[in-house]
Amino acid sequence: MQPRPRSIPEATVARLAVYLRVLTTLADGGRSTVSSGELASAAGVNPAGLRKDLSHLGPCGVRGVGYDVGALRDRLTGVLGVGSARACVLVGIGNLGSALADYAGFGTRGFEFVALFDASPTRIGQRIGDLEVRALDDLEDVVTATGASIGVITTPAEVAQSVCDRLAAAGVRSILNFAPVPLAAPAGVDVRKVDLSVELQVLAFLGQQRVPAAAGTASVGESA
Amino acid sequence: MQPRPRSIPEATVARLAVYLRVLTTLADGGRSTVSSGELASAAGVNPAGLRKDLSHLGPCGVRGVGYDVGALRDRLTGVLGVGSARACVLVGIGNLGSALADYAGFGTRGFEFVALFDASPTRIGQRIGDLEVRALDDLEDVVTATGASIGVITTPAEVAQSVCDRLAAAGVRSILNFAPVPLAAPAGVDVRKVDLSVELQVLAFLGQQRVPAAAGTASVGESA
DNA sequence: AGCCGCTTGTGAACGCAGGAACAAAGTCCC
DNA sequence: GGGACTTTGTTCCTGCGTTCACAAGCGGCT
Repeated sequence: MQPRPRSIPEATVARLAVYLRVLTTLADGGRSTVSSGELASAAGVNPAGLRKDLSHLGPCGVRGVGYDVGALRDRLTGVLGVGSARACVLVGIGNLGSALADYAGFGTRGFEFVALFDASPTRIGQRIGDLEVRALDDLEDVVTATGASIGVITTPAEVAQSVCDRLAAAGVRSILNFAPVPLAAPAGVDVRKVDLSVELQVLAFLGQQRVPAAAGTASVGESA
Repeated sequence: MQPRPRSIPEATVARLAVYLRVLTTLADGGRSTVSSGELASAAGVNPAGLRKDLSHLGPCGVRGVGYDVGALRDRLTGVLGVGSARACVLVGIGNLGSALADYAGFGTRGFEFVALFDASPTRIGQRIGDLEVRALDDLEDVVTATGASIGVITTPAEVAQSVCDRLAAAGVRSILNFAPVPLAAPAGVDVRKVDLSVELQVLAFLGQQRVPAAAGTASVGESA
């Protein structure tokens, strides 16, 4: 019962996570089976693409019927590695960091923040949820003690690389970076970047491109 | 001097936004010219890819010299449509919404929140930064009055679609969605999705895949 | 038991993004 | 003024992701 260690495309993995969320909702609603079409619709993707994504983990549906909601959910949980709660540390307790520390969407999906860090003395000692903000100096010790494998960086850009280095050296293998700088990490450490202002700027571009001439008329073409 | 309305790939637009940020930093530091190699390094991309991205907006560098920092910055500002501040509204003032409302990275990059909305009476009236949280009922009026063209949704998943519909009907043309549901919007309205828990789950998958057997050795191969 | 309809899983084509190598062009130096 | 070096802009190519379309398999009905 090996979980198919063959390479699964990263884009597919991202969608698998979405499928898992939809399946969880369906399971809570009492559904026992789903078709690829319905699941794809709920996830906002193409049915054929969904089937191809699922094919990466071997046959897991029944032809003529669909997918067993519970079984597929468990399968995805195992493949994604969120079966047991994963310990995360969060560095940089500003506005964004505080929000993430309190964000319910993480805890209910197999992720648990085990420590919060900040460099500012005024932040240290504050409680967020049921965690206390700790001094950055304790980072290595806490990471080692808790065995945290994921680090989230919400610090200012200037110190992000330094924090990244320390996290990697302490044994963290995955880093989610919200600071607007590209991070260099040693081999064996994955870094994913979320850049909020870039998202807005892409929207701004798409929005302005759509209106090359007129810029004041409120005529909005309607269509499904 | 039309700004090349020819289609620019979305992936390129996202990188242009990154280049713009780097250029702004360089300009503040007094630099007058940059080479593609240096700029690419700072942005974390391939030099050839950077030149290809820039080629979408016509020749804007000088061979043998590089790019003029100020000129390229202004060019990108114009192309991305962030020259004049764009009015944004934010709906859903929970932890994440509050953080975004206060996030300095937006205001300094051509985006300005002009209104915050929430459905909860306990939130309405609160001040965040220099804005007051308003009732969701005022959404249409405020969007019309301010001419906001961008909406940010940080509500619970259940009401996200309804908020999306109302924003679109009120004239918002671009929506940034943090709620974990796919949104359907009328034609002419762009929707971009940011799913934080998906990002973490992708990291979890990559992390577990990398360690199929050993799980404790701190041997970290160094590289770049 | 046999047939039919439904759904999955897979194979192939299309389009796009990414990377490397090459030619054009401008500047600096002699 | 001429040559050589530097750096851009472009072209080609490879690989990946996405989509469409078909064959295989299973349940339900007669």
